[in-house]
Amino acid sequence: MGAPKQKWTSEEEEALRRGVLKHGAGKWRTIQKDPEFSPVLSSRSNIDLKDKWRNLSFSASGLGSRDKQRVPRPKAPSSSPSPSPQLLLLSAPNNVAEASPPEDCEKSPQDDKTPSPKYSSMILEALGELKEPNGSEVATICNFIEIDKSYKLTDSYAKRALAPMKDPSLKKKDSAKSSKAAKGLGQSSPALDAAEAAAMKVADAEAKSHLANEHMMEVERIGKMAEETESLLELASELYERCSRGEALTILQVAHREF
DNA sequence: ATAGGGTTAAAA
DNA sequence: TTTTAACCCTAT
Repeated sequence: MGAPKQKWTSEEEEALRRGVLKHGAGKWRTIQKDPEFSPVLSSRSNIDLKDKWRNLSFSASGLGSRDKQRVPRPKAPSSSPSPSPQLLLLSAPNNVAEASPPEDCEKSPQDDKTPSPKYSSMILEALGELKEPNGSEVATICNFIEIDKSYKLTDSYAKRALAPMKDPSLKKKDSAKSSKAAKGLGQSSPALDAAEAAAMKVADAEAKSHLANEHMMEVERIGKMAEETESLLELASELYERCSRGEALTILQVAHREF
């Protein structure tokens, strides 16, 4: 009758997140046995890991106006539908592209369910599934696509996003900004400017959310966010180019329709 | 061993 | 009170 409730610490939560990112969701025993997470999660069982991950996912997924309560309350709602429109950080420049296939003209339309592995769709799906109030990190999105969707990314987006995370000998945030210019993705193009602005905007939004909503959750996460800004720039650039071509198209429409 | 459902304690 | 999170039980 001792333990009232053993709340999860930030260390344990972070360990769980990393464990899931490394081994994948579902391998709770493997994560718990992992020598890196064992010392932190020694007091937690595989079931605890699963439950905690479920709570985290549900908290991130529920968000705002999904289900009022778990039970269909018989009481009449006091006329408060609370629509809560979805907020999108992505903003298409000014392209008007309808639902037209990217560039395939000889591909046979086998089924409409899995038309083509479009990045925008998967990213949107990941965002819709995760739906974190603070915004999903690019690494999380990549991992979601690779793990939950069992889709292997041909590009090395995930690797690029995870590379700085695995390498402990990486610099801190102050190098992020200069990195962008020094990186020199190619040449000075409007895409770079917009992508950089978007990246900064996302970072600022995340930081604000963290500070405004509650106390800072984890200092490590903020630092990681700064590191991933670099990777985010590349992803944003890619997205911008695709948007400009009209390939991403219905981002707003899809978001509006909801999944 | 994992996924899901259900219960209970604590916080808002 | 409602909501959230840790805990517990059971079926696969």
